[in-house]
Amino acid sequence: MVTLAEVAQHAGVSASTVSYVLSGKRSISATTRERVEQSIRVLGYHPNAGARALASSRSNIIALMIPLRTDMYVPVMMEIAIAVATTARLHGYDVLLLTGEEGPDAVRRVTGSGLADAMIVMDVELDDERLPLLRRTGRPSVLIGLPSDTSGLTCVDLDWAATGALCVEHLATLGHRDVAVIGEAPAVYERHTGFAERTLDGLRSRAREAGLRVLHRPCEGGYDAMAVTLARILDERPGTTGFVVQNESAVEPLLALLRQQGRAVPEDVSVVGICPDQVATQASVRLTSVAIPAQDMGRYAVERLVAKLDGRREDDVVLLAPELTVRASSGPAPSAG
Amino acid sequence: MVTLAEVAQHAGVSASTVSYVLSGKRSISATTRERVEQSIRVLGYHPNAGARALASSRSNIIALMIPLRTDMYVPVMMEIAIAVATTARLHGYDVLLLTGEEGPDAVRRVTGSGLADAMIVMDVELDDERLPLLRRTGRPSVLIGLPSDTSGLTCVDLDWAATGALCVEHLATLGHRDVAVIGEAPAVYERHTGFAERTLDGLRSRAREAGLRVLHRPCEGGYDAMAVTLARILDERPGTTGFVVQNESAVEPLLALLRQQGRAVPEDVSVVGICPDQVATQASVRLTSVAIPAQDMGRYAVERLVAKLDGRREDDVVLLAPELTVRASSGPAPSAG
DNA sequence: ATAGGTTGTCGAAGCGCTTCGACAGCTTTC
DNA sequence: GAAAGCTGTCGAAGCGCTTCGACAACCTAT
Repeated sequence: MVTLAEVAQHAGVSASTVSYVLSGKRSISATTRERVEQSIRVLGYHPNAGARALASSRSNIIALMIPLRTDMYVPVMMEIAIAVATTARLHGYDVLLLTGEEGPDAVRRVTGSGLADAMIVMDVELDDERLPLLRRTGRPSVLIGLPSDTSGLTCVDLDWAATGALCVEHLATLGHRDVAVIGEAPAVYERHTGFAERTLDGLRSRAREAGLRVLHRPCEGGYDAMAVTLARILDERPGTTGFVVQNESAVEPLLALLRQQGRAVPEDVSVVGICPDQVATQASVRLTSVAIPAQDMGRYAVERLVAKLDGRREDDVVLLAPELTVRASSGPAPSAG
Repeated sequence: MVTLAEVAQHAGVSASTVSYVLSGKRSISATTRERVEQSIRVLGYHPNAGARALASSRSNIIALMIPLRTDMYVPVMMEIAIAVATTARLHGYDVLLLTGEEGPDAVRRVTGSGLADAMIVMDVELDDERLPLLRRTGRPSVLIGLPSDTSGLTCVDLDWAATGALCVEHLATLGHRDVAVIGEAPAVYERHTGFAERTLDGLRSRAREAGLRVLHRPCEGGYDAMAVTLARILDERPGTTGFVVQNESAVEPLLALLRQQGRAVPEDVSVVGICPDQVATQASVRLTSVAIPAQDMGRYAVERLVAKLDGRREDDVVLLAPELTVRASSGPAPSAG
């Protein structure tokens, strides 16, 4: 391995000069800089990460905690992770992948050892056990998701309440009065995942304002579960003409079952999805949907984090505004005749 | 931050003793060990990662290179990544997430800087540009995937040729003579991704032995693309009664289109998937399929890598045997009457 | 009783880098 | 023309750990 000292010798300067060329923290004459850069190239020098971290107490690593569970839409997680990794590199950081498995211990370990300078946490529950630690760890963090108490935290998330409201709004405008919500798996609600509950809140309060009736049912996804869920919904509310689906693995089963029962989409019933655009456009009926801006979330999270690391930013909450795209699955409610 | 020296002082021993307690590289009396461990706990000590890496030239980090593209089944990638992270922790390693974006430069950067001790590379092409570098980098690596030339490399992969053969075998046994293969997106073949080509090879050579005809068509996935692809296939080979699908986003569209055309599964046509079990069991017809053992692949990769890091293993190739599960989508070919 | 092993602990060197203070050689200012 | 200020470079200290050799203290065998 080539060391800084060797580069310095090769370039005929001192080690500190090479270091300053690399970091730009002191001014260096153009000729010296060029000579050093030349030597770096010739020797194929790469600064040693450990030594650098030790001397500067900065590792240039961001830890990303992803959930271990896969009961939520995995491609979204992956897209966020990739966006985080890509954006981090743009700012000179690498990304350490932590699974939720270790729980709070991971936070202690990573911040305690100086392995990472900062942390991005996904899949945050409303009252997450990692929050107290993150608040007092001394290292910056950004949550992707929104807990109940955001004091002392920076959060980035889609505005799920507005998302729910937007779906109801759309259906209300089309004249629908009875709306069913196909939700995530029951487990997601049981552990009080922020996005699921907020979506419901937004949905319900907008429905109240607009005078719609809302029936919410969690659903595991897949054909069998969806069949049972749909049967129950239609049994309880036969007049249901609008569906909001927040569960990617329920989308296609729902469409298939409706078709099978002779209910035409969008003539008889309208369906609005809350899902990535890819799911919406690849479904058997092109789905009217609110997109999940996974890339934006990952990108914003890193940018906020880097800003905090540079001391350019304080804690705050960023909620991305939802956008609804009308496609082929929603239309006017059939008139009561 | 608590340092080793502080722990040593608190426990009334020298720094090196604390270090040896931590690493277990020299014998320590039970009483001393306990005193030190006690101090560690009381002070909440975490060894500094940078200092450790510098002194030992081991970072205890494994780099994982995942593809940036998302034209292949993302949940499989994610499952592998999670398995890698989980297994790595079991062996005391953390995982650094690299996207394919930087390409070969990432290999140079990470190994050159000593950021990672070793590397796992996913989405390997048959003649991948990263291979020469990996061969001579001096640091162990494991590929998830199988390039053309495996000399000097360790690889873990599903035996895709056997997988293809197994699918044909199953259909042949059921009496099917004309088989169509719905493949991944054209781009996947264009860049000579190992798994896609090997599956085809396995399929074709087994088909030759068994006297079946095979028609292969790449497919982007989604309803529209699948509709076009299916029409072409049935136009060219109207007698097709067996389908092999190696593209998760084509599974459901294919089933729906067949249904729509009045071709019953499995009475008229049989469908065999190459996909994760979750996809197979959640489809509208429970799919006979060969599973993709994502978790095993991630786990094996890490275990091989750790073994190499410990000097316990040489380069080799591990091919996991495919397993076909018969479900509701395959049955005897309709007799020619 | 003595040479030869063990076992458990310590001190010191050094890993490769960053960063602080010093300073030589300039230029500017009154 | 002396004081003051820049600019560009250097030397040295030190980040927190691992690891090597040294060496007491003890335990065998002869």
